[in-house]
Amino acid sequence: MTGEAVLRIGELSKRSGVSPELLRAWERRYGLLEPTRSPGGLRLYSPADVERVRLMRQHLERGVAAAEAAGLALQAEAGAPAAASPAALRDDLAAALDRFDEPRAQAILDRLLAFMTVDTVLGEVVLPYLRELGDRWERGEASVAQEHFASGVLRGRLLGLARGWGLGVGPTAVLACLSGEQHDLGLIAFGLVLRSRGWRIVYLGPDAPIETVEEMSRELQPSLVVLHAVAGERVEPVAEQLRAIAGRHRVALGGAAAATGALADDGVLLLSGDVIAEATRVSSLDPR
Amino acid sequence: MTGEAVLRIGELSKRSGVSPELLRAWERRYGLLEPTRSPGGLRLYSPADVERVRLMRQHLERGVAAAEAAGLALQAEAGAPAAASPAALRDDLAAALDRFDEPRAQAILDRLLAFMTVDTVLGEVVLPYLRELGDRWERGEASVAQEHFASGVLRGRLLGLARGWGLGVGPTAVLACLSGEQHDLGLIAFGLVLRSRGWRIVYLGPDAPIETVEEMSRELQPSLVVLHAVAGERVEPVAEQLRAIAGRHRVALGGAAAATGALADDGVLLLSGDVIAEATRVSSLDPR
Amino acid sequence: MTGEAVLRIGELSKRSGVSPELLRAWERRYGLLEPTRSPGGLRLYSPADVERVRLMRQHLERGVAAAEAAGLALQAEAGAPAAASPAALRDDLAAALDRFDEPRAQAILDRLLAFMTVDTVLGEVVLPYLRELGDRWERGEASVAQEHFASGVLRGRLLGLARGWGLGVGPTAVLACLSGEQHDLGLIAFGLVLRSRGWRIVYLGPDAPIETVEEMSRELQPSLVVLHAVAGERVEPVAEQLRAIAGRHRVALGGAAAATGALADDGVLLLSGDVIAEATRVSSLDPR
DNA sequence: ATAGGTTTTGTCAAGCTTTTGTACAT
DNA sequence: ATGTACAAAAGCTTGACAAAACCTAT
Repeated sequence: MTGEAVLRIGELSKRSGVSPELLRAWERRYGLLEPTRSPGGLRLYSPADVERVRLMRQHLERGVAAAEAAGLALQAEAGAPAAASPAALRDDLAAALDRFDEPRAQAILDRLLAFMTVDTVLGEVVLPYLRELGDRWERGEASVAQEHFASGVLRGRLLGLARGWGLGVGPTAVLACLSGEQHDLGLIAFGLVLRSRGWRIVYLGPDAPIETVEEMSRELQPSLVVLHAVAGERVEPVAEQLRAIAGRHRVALGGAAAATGALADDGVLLLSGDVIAEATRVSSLDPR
Repeated sequence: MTGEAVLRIGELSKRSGVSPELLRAWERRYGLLEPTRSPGGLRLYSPADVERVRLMRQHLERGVAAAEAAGLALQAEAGAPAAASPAALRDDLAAALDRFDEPRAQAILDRLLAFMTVDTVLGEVVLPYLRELGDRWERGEASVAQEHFASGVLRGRLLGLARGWGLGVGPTAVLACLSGEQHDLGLIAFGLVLRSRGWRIVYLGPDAPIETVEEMSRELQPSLVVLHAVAGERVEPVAEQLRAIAGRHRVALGGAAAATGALADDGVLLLSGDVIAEATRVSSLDPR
Repeated sequence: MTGEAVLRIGELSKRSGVSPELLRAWERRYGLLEPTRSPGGLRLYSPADVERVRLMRQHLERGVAAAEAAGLALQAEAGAPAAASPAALRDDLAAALDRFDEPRAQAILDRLLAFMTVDTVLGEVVLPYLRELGDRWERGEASVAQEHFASGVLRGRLLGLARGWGLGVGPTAVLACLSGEQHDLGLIAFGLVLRSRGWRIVYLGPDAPIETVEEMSRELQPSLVVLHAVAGERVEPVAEQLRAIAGRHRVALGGAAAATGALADDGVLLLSGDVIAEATRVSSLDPR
């Protein structure tokens, strides 16, 4: 990703005009460079390192002192996430949320949204992060507080993106979490992706009684009803009513519960793939 | 937000022309500066500090006593930051753009978009600002530079919001500025509002030859063709072709040129009201 | 696949300019060559080996040390066609834009930005594509509509990447298209590359009156003023003022107009090479 | 403004290892 | 042709030093 590390210190010195001793000092003192090593222990630098040294020199020339110049040179890279892989960005976001650093998390999200489409941000960063957080939580590596905090920040952000999603001329989808289910981030994400395909969204939120969903569906005659549950056991108690709704509307079931495969035979679409793909699929079905 | 604190006192001294001793004295006596510190205890100043010292000197030169000058310099900054209400934010935005402060403008837009829908931001902030800027320019109160700079920032931002607006299942609208017309911000805004109502947008940009628009319309069979011109004289030369297109598609004409009333009888919709209202109106017309 | 192995070591030595001893050393130490053997045990080399030795020498000349040079020479053969090449992605992008498929184009750009630096995306994909589009347009193979549409999509994307480019402590550059010039994509790209080298950008956009540029330069005292024009005839009318600005600031002229060579003697830097190289050159000049 | 102490940072040195082109003996 | 040897060049680590720039307090 950063290009191959193939330059020894002498060559880097020649290219950058900085003596080898000084380069080593910068590495030791400021962590400006983290060269890989040859089997024998020689430092090997990549083109990205050449660039970083050039930046450092530029700042020095403008009067910024070495320690600060190094900070800037390092930061310049961190601040240009376009150069980093989505995975790296996800890690950044994860780190910020883990230490309850909301402003930083918001800033990362701002940048992400400036660089990529909403679809990609959701599919490559936010949702993978949520999955990972869930895994860590199961393994006891993430605290409840972290999970709450991260959910709060992300929910706020996603709902911000969602503002106005009920407006327009497209087909309508009613979205709701099954009774008892509190995890709605995945559902909101699904709504956003549908929205980006022109749909109108009516969002009933977490823990929606199935009767409410039924009533809304009767009233709005939506083109799609999306139900969502992470826990598989939410489905069983309402299976009967789900079948009934599926008789009158197109119904889809998302979240981990979809993977159990229940209800597939009853005309309920199971959304078990990734959000973007499923939204695209659903979106392109014939209206019913 | 204040920029990074990276300058040591010597560099600040060089840049501001004030001796280090005096800078320390100002800090101690008037609290003019509150530098962060390096791990070793060295003072670190930010670009904002440079500005504050410059202000202080300016006041001193005009004969204001040091204590008062410091007060003024501090106060100048306290006035700017963190307004919360939309109206205040609009003023902030205007102020930031007027003084070519791109980062500040972006931050304000970030906050605006966090609080309001795209529609509202456009209708209440961006478009009124553009109108006001135009007025000030006519009265000679705004420079060409300010107008160019602001357009650049806002265009980037609006096109950023537009990312992905071609996606989906909604009706399609082709958008273009008439030949010779370079002002496309109003058109982009209109496109965004249409988009928020579920439409798909195909955007041809400024200065689009009418033949091109015709060709695209034949090819894509859009539900709507929106043409845009600020200057009224763009309309006359292409009136004939406009009528022809209007015979085959629903055509709307926006921008100040719409107010002239030309073509109204030829089946061309004139969008002379505010963007949101007009987009809503157009959006709810029967398909043709 | 490697062609026939027919060259003895003496002949390979002659053709490659590398002594037989050294060739054997490279074989032993780095496995650079794996010659077949004659019945009598003589090494026999294939044309592919000649090429590999040539590559090795090339890397050595550029300062890469022997062990790493050998690695690169070997890898060039094994890994060349592996990763989705920029060329292929460029073709994808071109195809999507040609058929007015904005969402697809955005998705491709998302992927590009996820795996490459902004510099690389600009230098290897976006700018070559724009050049190619221009060529096709001249040959009548691309329509005006395609050109407009593609410009719009890319402008939005580039300006999105530009968010925050006014922030920081680096030197400042003022960017503007000469009066009458509307093609600003190249200039934005140049600004982005400068940005990635630590500069702060103030962007005045297309069609900027030279007086405006002059005024801004006086006010901001930038380290660099970059002017841009595709059409050569934009330069003549403002040559006098350009010289004047060049007397007070470092001035660079980019775009196809730079290739005409005008003004070179008047202290105006001509940016006629590729964007990345020129930005690097400009960026490393002494402050003035 | 000065005095006396501290931090920062580029440079150098000593002693040892790795790398690599070339040479030599078998 | 092979294998070994060798020596120059380039690197590595540790430690130290001194000039410049800063700090506080008087």
